[in-house]
Amino acid sequence: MTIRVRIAPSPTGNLHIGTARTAVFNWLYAHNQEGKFVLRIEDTDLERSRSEYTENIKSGLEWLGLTWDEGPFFQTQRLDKYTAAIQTLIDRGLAYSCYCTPEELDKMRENQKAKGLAPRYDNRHRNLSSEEKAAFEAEGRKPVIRFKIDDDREIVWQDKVRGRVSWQGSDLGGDMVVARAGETEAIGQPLYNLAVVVDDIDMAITHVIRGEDHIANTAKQILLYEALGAKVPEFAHTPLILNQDGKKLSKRDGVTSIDDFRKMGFLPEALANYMTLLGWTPPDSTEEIFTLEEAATKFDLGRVNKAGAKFDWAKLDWINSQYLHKMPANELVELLIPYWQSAGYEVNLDSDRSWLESLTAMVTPNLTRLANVVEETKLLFGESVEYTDEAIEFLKQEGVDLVLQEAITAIEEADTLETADAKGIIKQVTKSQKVKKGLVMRSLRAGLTGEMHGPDLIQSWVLLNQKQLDRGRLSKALSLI
RNA sequence: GGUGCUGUAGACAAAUUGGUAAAGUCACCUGCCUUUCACGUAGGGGUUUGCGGGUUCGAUCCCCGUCAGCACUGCCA
Repeated sequence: MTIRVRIAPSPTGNLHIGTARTAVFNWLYAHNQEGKFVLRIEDTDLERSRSEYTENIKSGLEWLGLTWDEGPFFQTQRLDKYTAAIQTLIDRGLAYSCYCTPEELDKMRENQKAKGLAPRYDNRHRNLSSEEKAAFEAEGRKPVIRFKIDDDREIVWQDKVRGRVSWQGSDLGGDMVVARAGETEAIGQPLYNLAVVVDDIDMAITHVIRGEDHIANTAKQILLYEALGAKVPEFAHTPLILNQDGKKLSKRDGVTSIDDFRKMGFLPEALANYMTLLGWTPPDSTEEIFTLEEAATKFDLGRVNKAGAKFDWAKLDWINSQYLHKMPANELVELLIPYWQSAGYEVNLDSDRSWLESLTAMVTPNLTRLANVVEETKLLFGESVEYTDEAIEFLKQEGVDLVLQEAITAIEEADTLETADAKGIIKQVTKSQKVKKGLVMRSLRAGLTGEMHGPDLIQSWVLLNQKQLDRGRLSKALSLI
């Protein structure tokens, strides 16, 4: 039998890191089992669903490399199927009309809480007589459809991650609503648990892999599978992603959408790599850098952790830096150009390309996120330099002025400045001024960049020279002394 | 309030019929490399396995209790 899994996001927001991680696990399992990965958009909440979120979810999954084999399917295009399933439940006597108003239900729960009882629906309309129903109808009340949940029933399943899980029917909150009240139609909009089950049956999903916040839903859904006479799939509940405080990562934590991560300069391969590690450990592995394909060959739901996975920015940064550092400059430069542009640096895409590529090669080891490039290269752009106190102090040391003076003269005499030329000048100045090479290097660094630390000095100088910025900067430094 | 789950170094975590506690990765510290920072590389420190009992020759693992954290408890998904 072909393994079939799915990711079923609701388009009520941008693609969230938690959804994406669930997608990762589903994708890995599908690829490990040579199965199919299905994308289904759960848009039955008409109030909150937006088509732009659907687009964001699709593009986010694609960006991460989480390609789906089938879909996207939309629940709003399948409403007939849900209505038919609900009708089946009614016909079988497993579901019924409930005329309670939201206000009545609120009051009921308040009373229960006041008495120290667990809030739940008390199944009060389960056995309404036809006269009672007619009376509610006459009042103009529109019923929801509730699915009967036997309080005495124990629901048990073998979870692929958590082992045996059991749930008592009485802890499921009473008979569950499967359809909203309809305006004119007898059966209104279907609700999540019903739609999910109908779809998973219809799409022949064999393994439902989702977050552990769905565990109670799984118990309810198993009852629906049985009521609809369908085979119950396997379930695997993955741990939640936690923030630094150990709470479920939510929008309040700031950066949580895949879009945000992309804008901050994380590479899709790195982010996907990190997400595989959120709750899963590769077997006998000492290597944590790998592609989704590599991870898929080793992926096993049995090695998924039960404890929540705390989100670790430092580790994500490290993984991202590993990918960045391995990337060839001619590819990386293309990713960096938008960051320079949005920072307002003057970048001529025709004439500057090779200069930018050299610049990229120089600062690559310093990059953790793409966006860092703005800060890391700011000293190489523009006429003006801001000198740090440390640099000014250094420049005022005895002999520095003469070093800079001679360097300026040397630049003026040279047509172009290659790496070898720069080295030659440094050697020449060192000799004629009778100082240590380190003093010359640091003098040039302070004079050219205004700082005492930074990327390779000779390369920096060559790049500045190509932009004809070196002489002016050194002269300015001299004027400060 | 109820139900469920989880608890191993700062973080992610390994230890899969109970067998010397802690592999590995990140972070941290140190040496090397470098004009410097970073990268790289070679080392290093860090644990009463939440706590208390029990079973056992032996417990991170099984049992009981306890504490803490989290999730769920909708005419949301």
